[in-house]
Amino acid sequence: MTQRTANAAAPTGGLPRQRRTYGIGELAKMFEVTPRTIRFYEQEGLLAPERRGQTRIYHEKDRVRLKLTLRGKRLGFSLAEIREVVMMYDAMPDGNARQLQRLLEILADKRANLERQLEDIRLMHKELDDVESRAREVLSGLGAEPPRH
Amino acid sequence: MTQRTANAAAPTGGLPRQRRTYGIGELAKMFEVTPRTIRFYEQEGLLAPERRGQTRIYHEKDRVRLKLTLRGKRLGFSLAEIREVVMMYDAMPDGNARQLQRLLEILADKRANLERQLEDIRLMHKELDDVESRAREVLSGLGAEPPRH
DNA sequence: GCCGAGGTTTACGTTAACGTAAAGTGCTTG
DNA sequence: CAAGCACTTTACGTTAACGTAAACCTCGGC
Repeated sequence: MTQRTANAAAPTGGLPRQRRTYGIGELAKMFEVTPRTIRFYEQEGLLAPERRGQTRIYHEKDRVRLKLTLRGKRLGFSLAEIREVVMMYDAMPDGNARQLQRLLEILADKRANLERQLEDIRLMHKELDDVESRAREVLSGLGAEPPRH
Repeated sequence: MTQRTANAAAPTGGLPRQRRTYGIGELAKMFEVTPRTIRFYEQEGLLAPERRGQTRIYHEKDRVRLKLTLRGKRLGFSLAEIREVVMMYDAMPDGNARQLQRLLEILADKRANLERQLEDIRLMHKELDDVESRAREVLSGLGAEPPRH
């Protein structure tokens, strides 16, 4: 009764596009994770999908959340860290100055982390180059000097 | 007999510098990890320090190994992955073609990983920018519109 | 009415990467 | 020589992030 029938007119103005919703399995396949993972993220406070009866219904917002979460994970952030940012982001509109300051600190922190990772990636890239060229050298050496019978 | 006693003349030419060794605690502080971590890495086959009696003696090579290992970790690689590369690197000189091919595959894999991470970092950076500017907006809003009484 | 597909809860299991505590070794310093 | 410090081994504990299994709904289709 709340907004089930609210398909009439969205006050956002334009396109009624993006009105899609997703089932958990659907979302799971789309991001190559298991439903278990998605439920776990919810349990950890990273997602809060609508409930239709007992079943979870995911909207665009949830999908974006999941995407950001997985990206954070790939960058080595813990779920706790990710949650911290995400939750503060949601609490922003009515956030007090202290909270916002804290948020800015966290962001600076993450940023520093990213910087170091960039440097690490550059260095690692060079390492891989070195190893690869050495490997190719040895390989060509093998070509010239075939295995002993 | 292979190269154990080869302290006489290094064919590399120059400086006999860098002949330092390190204790485990020393190394630990220098990389801000605990001795336990270093022993663990050894147990996992990532390090193989010399032994003076019962005590571990680390040389430059070990120090570099540790540095690379920690860098890999910061980039989210598992110890198993790191070991795989490191061990193959060591086994290279007498490696057969199949092994070397496999090494190249792994390297390509890691490289792809790094590429994705680079993209992730760029995107995450943008996200952080957005969140930060939104936060600053709200903050300035708080200044103009002081808390009710 | 039954069945299979997908969804749900509950709860115990697992893996990686260490932490931590106990008990012993070895050197050197007052 | 006793004390202290750094190191050692052994072994159990811990945390994060899920995996896996069991047992239950529920809905569209035949």
